[in-house]
Amino acid sequence: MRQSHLFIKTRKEAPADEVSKNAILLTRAGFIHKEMAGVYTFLPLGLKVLNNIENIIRRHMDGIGRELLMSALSPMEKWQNTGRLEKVDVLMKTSGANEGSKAKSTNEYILNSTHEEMITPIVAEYIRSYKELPVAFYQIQTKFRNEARAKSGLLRGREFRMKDLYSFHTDENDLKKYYDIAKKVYMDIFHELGIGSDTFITLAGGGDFTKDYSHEFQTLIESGEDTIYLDRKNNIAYNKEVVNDETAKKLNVDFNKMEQVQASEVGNIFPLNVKFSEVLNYTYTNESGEQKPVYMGCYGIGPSRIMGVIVEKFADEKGLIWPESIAPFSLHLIVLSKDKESDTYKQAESIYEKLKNHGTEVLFDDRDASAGEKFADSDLIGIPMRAVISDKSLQAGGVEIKERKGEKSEIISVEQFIKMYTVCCDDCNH
RNA sequence: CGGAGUGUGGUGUAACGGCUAACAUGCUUGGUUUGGGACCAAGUGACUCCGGGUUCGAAUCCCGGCACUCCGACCA
Repeated sequence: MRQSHLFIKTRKEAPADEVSKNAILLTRAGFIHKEMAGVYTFLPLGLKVLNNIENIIRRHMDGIGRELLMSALSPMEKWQNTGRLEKVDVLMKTSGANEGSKAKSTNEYILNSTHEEMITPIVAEYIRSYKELPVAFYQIQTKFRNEARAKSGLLRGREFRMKDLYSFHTDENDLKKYYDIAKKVYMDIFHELGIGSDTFITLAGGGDFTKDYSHEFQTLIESGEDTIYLDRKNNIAYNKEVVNDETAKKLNVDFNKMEQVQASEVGNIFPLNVKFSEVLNYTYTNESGEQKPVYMGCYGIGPSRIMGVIVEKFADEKGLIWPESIAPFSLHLIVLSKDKESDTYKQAESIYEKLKNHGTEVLFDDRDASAGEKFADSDLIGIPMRAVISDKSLQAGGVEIKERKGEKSEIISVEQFIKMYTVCCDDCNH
């Protein structure tokens, strides 16, 4: 894509109403636009990153569930059925129709903050026999939570993206087996997103969902709002909320020997067991023809929060730094010549066209801007690799390439450069 | 939900209760420049968050509301 066609401009100044690193940099770089506290628009660059994150998650989820898309709105009745209408205080309600509106009916709805109430009746309608279990469905969707205090940019929003997966089983054992697989798939996802080595499976309270522990996936960042007790040797962590004498005795662990670190919850999985199937009366028929409650699990990942966490984790004083797997573009091509008729500019154009036609994800800075501005913007936007074409680089032998996170640059020939960015894989048909 | 702070052109800031609300940036036009947010010139752009009040006079003081940020509680 040509940068002159991006339409979104970077800003030198940090927004006055943001303090968190992720909100400041993402706003300055033109990835997000704030609408209100905890609610952001994803601008073209931001959407690219969000989509990349969600597509990685989707690819892994497709291995263990079917994707669907449930409604964001639901009738109050759904939530009354489980008794959670009053219980869940982050629940967001619409306040009815405008005065004078011709719309009748109850016109008060729930903006779903989670979907157990929705998915359970759907699955119950189709899956009634042990022969059809287990099954699992997931979706990637915008969720709403009336947070008492939205904060830290994308880290805690009132409207945010969530992947939620729900699994259904004949018994607890089968649920456990699936639960462990989900854990592993989750870690695969975090590795692919570039935060795997700093993400730990963390024992946490089950909240209203389960009497058991739930498992959070906590990524270490200084600005994380959770404190976890980390046992690196055994690769396990404990959320501070469960750290007490009782837990220590029950699990036979010594919290004093663990390091205390700040982290942000990027995923959370719960063994629901029969909590929802009982209250919603979802049973299946077993081999003996008896009705048995279905065992359930639920599994969440927050793609928009992950975007914020990755910014917090990798960005430096110059701007964003994206892992290759989710970067909005894989290459930032910059031409330092304002004269569109010059050989340098023409050469840059032709290189850009070649890469683009090959399918390389390249952002071409073709703007009529100064070198300093282009470099500053490039650092701010944070594409992993930068390539500069200028009179100077051509005289030195070709294209100057530099990693965003590195210091050193090197010159490679134009031919070599094109080859490098037009070979992607063995079965590439370009 | 408790506590604290802040609301001024698109953005970031300034202005003792007193002149036409200033500066930077952005944007427009013209010219010069071209390897780290370049320079010169001329333009453009604000009911100072909203509603009351005090005063000869309010961006500034007072009251109420709203919004945003931070600390805490909360986080299904």
